[in-house]
Amino acid sequence: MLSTLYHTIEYALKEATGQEEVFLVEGGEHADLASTVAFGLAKVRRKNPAMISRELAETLAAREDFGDIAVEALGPYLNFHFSREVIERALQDATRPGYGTHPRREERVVLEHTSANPNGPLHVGHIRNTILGDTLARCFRKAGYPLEVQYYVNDMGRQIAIVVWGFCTIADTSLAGEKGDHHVARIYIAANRALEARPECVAEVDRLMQQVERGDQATVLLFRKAVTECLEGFRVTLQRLGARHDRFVWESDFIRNGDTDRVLSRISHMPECHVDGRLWLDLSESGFEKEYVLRRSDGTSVYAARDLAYHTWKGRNFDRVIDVLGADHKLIGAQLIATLRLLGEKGPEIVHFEFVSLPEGSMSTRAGKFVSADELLEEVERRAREEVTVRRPELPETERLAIARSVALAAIRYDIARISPEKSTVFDWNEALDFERQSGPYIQYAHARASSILEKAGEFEECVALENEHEMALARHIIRFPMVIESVVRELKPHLLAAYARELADLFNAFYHFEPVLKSEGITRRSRLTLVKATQNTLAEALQTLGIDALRTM
RNA sequence: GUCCCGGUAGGGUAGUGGAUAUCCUAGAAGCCUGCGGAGCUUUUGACCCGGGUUCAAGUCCCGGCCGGGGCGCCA
Repeated sequence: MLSTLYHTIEYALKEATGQEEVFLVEGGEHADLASTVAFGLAKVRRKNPAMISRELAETLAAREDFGDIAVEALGPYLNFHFSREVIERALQDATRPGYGTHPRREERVVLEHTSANPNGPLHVGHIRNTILGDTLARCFRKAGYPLEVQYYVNDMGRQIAIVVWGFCTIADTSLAGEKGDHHVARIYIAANRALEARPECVAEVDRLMQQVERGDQATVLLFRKAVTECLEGFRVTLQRLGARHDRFVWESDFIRNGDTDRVLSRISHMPECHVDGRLWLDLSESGFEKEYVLRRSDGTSVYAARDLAYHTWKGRNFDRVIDVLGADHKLIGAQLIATLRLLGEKGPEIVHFEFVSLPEGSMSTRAGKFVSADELLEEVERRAREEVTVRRPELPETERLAIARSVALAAIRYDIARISPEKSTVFDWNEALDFERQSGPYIQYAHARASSILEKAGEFEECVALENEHEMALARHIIRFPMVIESVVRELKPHLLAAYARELADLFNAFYHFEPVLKSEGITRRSRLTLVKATQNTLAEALQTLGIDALRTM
């Protein structure tokens, strides 16, 4: 509804100014939307921008499609205000379940996220990938796109070969109750130490890689067993994080089905291709200095080659291909896109996120230097249990545990989703365990408060009659929700939704503080209850899209 | 060395070239026998440095400085 108004204004401005692009900005406290076109026109027309703005305002106000839009020239700025009727109508939409869900679209989207190597548990760096990816996925679904979420399983890299070598050579004392991914990490760390001590064994690892690429049955089984064990652990962690993948795509499939050979064969005919034992591309024309090696001199393929096959497949089966990858993949991602372009295949849009490090330095699975996601979940849940027990001692234990789990997940997911991906961060236990600030639980709390009011109110007849600034500010924010979802999928920025939800909770808390609902009367009471219902529903939809439980009580 | 990201109050963080730079935290002062105080109000405090483009720069360009990452026949 708002986007209709947005487009109406945009179109009218283009017509009135003759400009190709006019851009609308958030009006802040001045207006619902605003435009600064007058500044630019001032130069071209050699006229005072305030005068231009005044003339434009007159022209626009006369338009028939501006029935619900008031135009005002304030100095050089053009301010647009939506009519009360529009806001009140939009607010009624907001009280209905599913608010913010866009109509079904045709464009098929594939989103790859997490895709961590199965050589140890997911750690606090990986889950930045998971949470960004899963939040984006939820936004795409909310925005009406048919979406498939994939996990790309690197099941044949050198790191997995090292794990397999470790399983074959190191005495393994399995620990009771140990998750598969943690078990694999122990072996991987030990194997790396052993290889450092005896570098001559590296040849054995190379041989494993050659055998698995040839499809040697016994070796393939060993790889699969190790990878599966690790993956089983991942599944548990991912589920606890509330993240779901529709499909696990195994890298080795692209060897077995011949796709890797096919793509390498196509590449071998390209002028940029060089074969001198190994096979590599000279991408200097596309701005890359480094050789892009795709096949080793022993004939085995490199990760990049299989990735080309994988992305060719994705590009042909989906309209929009999105990858969430760590900053360490920036170069290889750019090379991948450049190569796919040369091949005439569709390339992915890549969301790169910067690294999460520990106070003592960067994480390393090989060195065993990491904080696992399981550890984090465990600790945060423990803290949340304490907190819930203090606040709600009267609740039965099972209920307290369920609330604590939701609160813990809210804290973790929100803390990651709120930070824009290009910011590198340092993991801090004190921060992770602190819910006493505007955070996931803070937003859940606003929702619980709203739910509580509605429960006490019982049945009421909805109506909207906004009376004061607190109500208006809250209403204006509520009706922006569908456009926020739109922005997230357009710009691939999940933190916009995180910020939106927090602002909504802020505005609700201010409204809650100043405007009594249950103690008001008549039409004021009904209108405020309707506003509470719209808030509660919008918070619930926003939280759900962030992968956070909208608790009715906590 | 080179390429890519960051650099915004003491700490963290948001900011499409446009109106008084967002929010948390920390510090100070308040609110409450009101619908759930995981709350609210007031206040202290910031755009790394130097040039440039522009009517207008936190935002764009160039050069520094600091932090993170890449530059492997690893993934």
